[in-house]
Amino acid sequence: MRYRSRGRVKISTIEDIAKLAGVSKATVSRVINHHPYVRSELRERVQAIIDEKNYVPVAVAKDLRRLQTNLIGVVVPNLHHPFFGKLIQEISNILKEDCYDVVILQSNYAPEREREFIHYVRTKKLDGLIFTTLSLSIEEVECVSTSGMIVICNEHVETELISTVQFDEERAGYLGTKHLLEKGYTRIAFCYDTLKSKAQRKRYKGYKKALCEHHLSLQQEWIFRNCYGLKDGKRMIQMMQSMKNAPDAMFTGSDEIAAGMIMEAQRMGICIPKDFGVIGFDNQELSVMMSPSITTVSTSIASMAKHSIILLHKQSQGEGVQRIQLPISVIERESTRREEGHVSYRPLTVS
Amino acid sequence: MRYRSRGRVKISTIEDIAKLAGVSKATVSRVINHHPYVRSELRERVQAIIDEKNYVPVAVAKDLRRLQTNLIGVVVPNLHHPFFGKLIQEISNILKEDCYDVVILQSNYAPEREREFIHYVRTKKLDGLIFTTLSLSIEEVECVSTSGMIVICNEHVETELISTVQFDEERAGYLGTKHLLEKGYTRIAFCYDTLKSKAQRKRYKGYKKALCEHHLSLQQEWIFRNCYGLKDGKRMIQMMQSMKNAPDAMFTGSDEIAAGMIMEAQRMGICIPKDFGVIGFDNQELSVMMSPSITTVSTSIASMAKHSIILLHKQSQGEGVQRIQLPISVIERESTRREEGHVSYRPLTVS
DNA sequence: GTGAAAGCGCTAACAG
DNA sequence: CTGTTAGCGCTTTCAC
Repeated sequence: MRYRSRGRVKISTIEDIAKLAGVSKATVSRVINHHPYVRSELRERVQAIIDEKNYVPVAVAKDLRRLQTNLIGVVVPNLHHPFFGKLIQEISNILKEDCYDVVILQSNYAPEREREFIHYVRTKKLDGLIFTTLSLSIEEVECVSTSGMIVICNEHVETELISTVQFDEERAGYLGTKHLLEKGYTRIAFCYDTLKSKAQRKRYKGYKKALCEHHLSLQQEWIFRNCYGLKDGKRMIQMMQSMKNAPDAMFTGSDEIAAGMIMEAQRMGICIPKDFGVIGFDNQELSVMMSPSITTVSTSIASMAKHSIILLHKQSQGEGVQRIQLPISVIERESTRREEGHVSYRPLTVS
Repeated sequence: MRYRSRGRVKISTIEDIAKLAGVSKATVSRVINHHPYVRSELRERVQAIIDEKNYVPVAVAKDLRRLQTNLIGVVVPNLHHPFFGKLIQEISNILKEDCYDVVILQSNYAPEREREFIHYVRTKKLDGLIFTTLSLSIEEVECVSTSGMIVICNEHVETELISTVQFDEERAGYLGTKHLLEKGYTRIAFCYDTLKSKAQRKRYKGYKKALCEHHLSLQQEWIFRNCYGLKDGKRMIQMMQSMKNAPDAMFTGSDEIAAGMIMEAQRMGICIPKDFGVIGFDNQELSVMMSPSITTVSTSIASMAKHSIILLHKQSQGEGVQRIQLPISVIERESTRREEGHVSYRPLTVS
């Protein structure tokens, strides 16, 4: 079904204005677009009529003429996680400077949705696309690389044809884990949602690397999967109660999970950070609002936005693809600030 | 600055296909649009060429021809609050059925941004607009009501020219407060962000009505303002500690605030719901994840989305404006489930 | 400086 | 069933 516009109100066109002003369409066009070389007397006369008639140019006509819509799509899985909201915010702000508007496209991780989005650039409804999530195979994305600007950010994929911007997830895993170790925790657990994601795998690799550097061996029972939010944090704290060989800290990969752990620990009388250390991810507002506040791995969303757009831009000028890896850092807060006296560093005894 | 598309790759047009297939543009157009009355032999031949050449029609050309973009803008203040994310989700899903796409427009409560959005419908870049927030004066919105479909939802405004959908906020305030009273709390506090919002004023009115019905007088010191999130909830619990005449329950108007109160109460050894009752708003995920889980005033976002679109639709057919008020309900959970024995109903003694 | 004219790619009457 | 034709409203050479 399609909605029809009501009673086809005759809109006023550039030609109407031209006639009223006694000039050509070209002149009116020049006035609209602030083109120089229009006698100021004429300019004023035309402008007066435009104002009087409340005329505004029809955007699609211009778009067709230029085969360009000044619209960039940003593909996100959904808007539940604040990360995507912030990223969109940053991207929108920068793009607005360049006279572009952004169209937010929610995929819900559905490849067929993403295929539709790609179709929009093929039909030139969108000038370009920034993927912040990707469920589609990279090949399907690559084949539209000629009909519009495309950048993949946040998602880790291998490609020679598309520019990418990503966080250094391995280093994130490494630094986060190392922070915990340096704070005196020695029995470090790790959790993730799914290892299907390459980013998660890299993070996991960093975790293992830090462990290795400290001569600690990996405990499979300390690796938790399918962890997304608050309730998973709570669940894990509970599970740990019944473990004979329980960890004393966790790299969570999410501030929500860390918050869940803190809330449940509090209820159960477990003291964070004394009895258990926890580090989050993303430096969300939540991480400073909890008490104890959450030590977290911080990524720069602004910088991801900025670089994505730089790459979009370069691509549109045929400057070829490029891959950028963004640094991350650890922000120390209370959830890992174990009292000095309590530091007990000893190698792990495998049970 | 504007990005230029790279090296102007010659795109294939409907005319190219027509020539290759040895038919007219009209026939190709019919094939593309699944128009009946095309001999199937022809249809197949044309389709084969389309597939072979990987041809896709340019959307803007069609848009210009029809003076319609099949794009609806949805104006939200930001994406921080899950309410807007969900509303957008619902709206998008319904609109997709109607072959419309939604463009999310973030205003950050800035009237000038909203003015730009309105301009998009004047320039016909957007076929319509759904405001879920409104900082602009209603007059400025009214004057574009002829150049596109416009609906205002969630925001409470007086207008004869624009269709509106809103929740029954007064009833929300009333039912929420009444629930608390029926659970045996008698010293009910209230908080809001700002009374500049008409919705908030209505909610406040409902609160007062419930109090009045129970012959309780309003205590000014129990009315808290500038409350938005977790930290405000915490702050209020702390403040109440030092009040000589402290309330025993609160209508918060937000699940986050309620969550903040619960978290802080737990830290301070105050038992919710025994010592203090709290009711949230919006029925967010958060409200079931907290312990105690949060009793909340629930609105139907899906129904708001549905009605907004129905009204958009009606408007496009010139069926005139309409105003819809959506019902709300209270979902009882643990945060107000005071033990039966504890019910002590007594009129308030004004200090 | 200004105007005339040629499209941008597609759709939709209207003939045939 | 299929083709012809006339635009949708705007920009942009190219003359003058």
